Amino acid sequence: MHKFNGRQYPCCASLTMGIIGGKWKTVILFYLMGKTLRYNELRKKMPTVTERTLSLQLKTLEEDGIIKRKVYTSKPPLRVEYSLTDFGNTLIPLIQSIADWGDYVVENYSK
Amino acid sequence: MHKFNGRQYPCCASLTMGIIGGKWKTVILFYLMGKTLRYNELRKKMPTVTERTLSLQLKTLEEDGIIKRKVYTSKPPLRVEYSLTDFGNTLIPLIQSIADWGDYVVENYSK
DNA sequence: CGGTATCCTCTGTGATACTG
DNA sequence: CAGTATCACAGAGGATACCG
Repeated sequence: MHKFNGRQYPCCASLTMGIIGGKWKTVILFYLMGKTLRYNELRKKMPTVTERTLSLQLKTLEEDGIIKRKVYTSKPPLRVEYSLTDFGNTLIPLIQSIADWGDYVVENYSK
Repeated sequence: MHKFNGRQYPCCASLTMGIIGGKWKTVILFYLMGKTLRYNELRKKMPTVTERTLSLQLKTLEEDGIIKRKVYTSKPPLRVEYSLTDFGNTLIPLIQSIADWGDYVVENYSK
């Protein structure tokens, strides 16, 4: 039994899925790999997610220390940038593998 | 937009998660890597999942062509063995990466 | 621009009992 | 042994409107 951020997981694989699982988190991380994006830029890349859900997922990822949120208030309009933390960067090879396997399926098994 | 088994995904990463996502699928696949296990052997390795859920998840994985189900009816008691298909075997490096990252988190960030 | 508030639906999962 | 049937529920996610 493993613990992370107060949650318990029966297996190392389920811990990973508890952090990056769900319908949207890997997609967010996929777009944030090696990049910094504003809220609206993320929205444009993920047109089928609702604002509410995107917002909630970003918050969860931030709470888990995977991404960081930087607010620029110097002058309006408001500007918020999201990027991976050092901890989040350790996920890059994994996210890449997830995306690669998806591509592989699309090319060879899509129907 | 990508398709697999009649389902649609907006991103290659979400396609992967659509197939192996959820609370239990990666755990099942983790235990089936390179092995063949009977239903009850899986249950013993995953004591916190209910029979119903395990059964449903196995069925979904079978429908997606990730695992195969082999029934031995020769003589009672009934014997059902689960193992990865060739397609499922292409997931092994990914499942291993997922488990490895989970281990890494447990060792370095567990709290 | 970058969200929240409110309300709602639906899927995944659980508990328990039962079966070929 | 290897499930299925039935019931129940929480929480993930969606729709829409509104806000600082």
